[in-house]
Amino acid sequence: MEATTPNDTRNASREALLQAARELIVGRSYTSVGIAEICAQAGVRKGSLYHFFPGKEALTLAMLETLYADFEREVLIPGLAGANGLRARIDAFVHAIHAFEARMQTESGQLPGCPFGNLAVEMGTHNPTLRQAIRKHLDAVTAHFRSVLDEAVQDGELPPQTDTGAAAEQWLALMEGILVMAKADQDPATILRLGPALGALLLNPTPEVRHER
Amino acid sequence: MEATTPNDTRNASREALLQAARELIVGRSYTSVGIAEICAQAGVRKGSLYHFFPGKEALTLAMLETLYADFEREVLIPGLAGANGLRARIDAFVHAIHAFEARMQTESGQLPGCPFGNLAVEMGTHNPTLRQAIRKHLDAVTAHFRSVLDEAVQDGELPPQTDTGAAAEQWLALMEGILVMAKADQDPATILRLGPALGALLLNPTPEVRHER
DNA sequence: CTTGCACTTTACCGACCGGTCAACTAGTGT
DNA sequence: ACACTAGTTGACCGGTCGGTAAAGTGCAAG
Repeated sequence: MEATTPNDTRNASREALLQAARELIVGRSYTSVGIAEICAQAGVRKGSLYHFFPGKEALTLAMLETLYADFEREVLIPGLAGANGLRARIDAFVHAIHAFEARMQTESGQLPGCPFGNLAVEMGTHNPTLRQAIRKHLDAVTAHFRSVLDEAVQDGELPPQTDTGAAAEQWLALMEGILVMAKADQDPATILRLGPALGALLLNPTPEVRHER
Repeated sequence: MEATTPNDTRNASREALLQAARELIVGRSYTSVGIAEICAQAGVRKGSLYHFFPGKEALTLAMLETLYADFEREVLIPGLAGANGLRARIDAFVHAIHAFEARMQTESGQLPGCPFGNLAVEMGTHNPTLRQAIRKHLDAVTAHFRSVLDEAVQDGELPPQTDTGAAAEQWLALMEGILVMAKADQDPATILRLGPALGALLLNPTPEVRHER
């Protein structure tokens, strides 16, 4: 078991760099965090960073992969599959996000908002590589939302003709907007105050779907 | 008429700086645009900038004031007061935003999203001054939304017990989220695809408002 | 003519940016 | 004992960042 184990004590520097990059970039932003700061927090010299990653962008891309994997495992799957009924699942999801943002604020003093949405806003106009990676992760989140909505259709909670793909996209859009507002407020209460809008948006018959193609 | 006129040919440099800062910061982001670039685009030397403004932050604050004033005059007031009926007004607003984003993309090659939301995301965690200024402008937008919703209540389009303040905040949140998604896609069609969600959110009875305090 | 002031110009500052490089260390397989 | 290699280290690079200082320009009032 030496070539099969993915992470030995080797790569300890690599893991530390990914962890430091996550904490700093999620807590602030891509451009406001420098290579030097990431290395300092990781306890690794700058040259080692460039041994494991071609540069800052590649480090960020790898960090986003681990970030999404953890988010899927710790929030998306337990939060969306746990409760019974669509409304309860939406509420559980909102509270999970609220708990994350509130914890980040007490730990680092800042309410970060959505790490993916933040990066999409910050780099979307001038870094196509990062933008497309973020777009991929957002699509993955949308797919989780859609499976929850499909289940609600099967259980009769939503009408059979519901366009669950479109509704899942709207779910993500509203969630991103809620997190933008919460970040502008720097107040996690904004998430709870705006959270019920998700139920209003997703649990209503959406009378106009004649957008047939 | 020499002290009363607000802008003579004096202050031409000041106006040029505000205009350049708007084009560059709205088109990209705050941190990615430097003082030197703003001065170059304005045709003004760096020292002159520091004659009119204490620094980059103050220049940005003044730019945001003029940006909001123009947005209110050119989009908010004509777009929201023009059409008859809530649904038509929402649609007109969505199409006005879509037209703006599409024009920006053809002119500068980039779809910028919401300038205020972008800045809130980029600087919200580490520049309280900018954050509070943005928060003020977002509140002003919300107030416009609310007056439209109040009018809809008076016209019987919405039930009398509607919490128009909360609904206006949800309107803004969803609009911001739609623009985040459009920026991640770099495609103005996303605005039109997600736009109908605004109608679904605002034109439904919103059964649970028992969030009394 | 001279003084004062708003504005401009240019040179310059220290700090920091992402990234490079060559030398070095330690562990492994032969 | 040896060579090879993954990993580490610290010095260094040119460029850019926001901001400063001081000299200079032109115009208007006294």
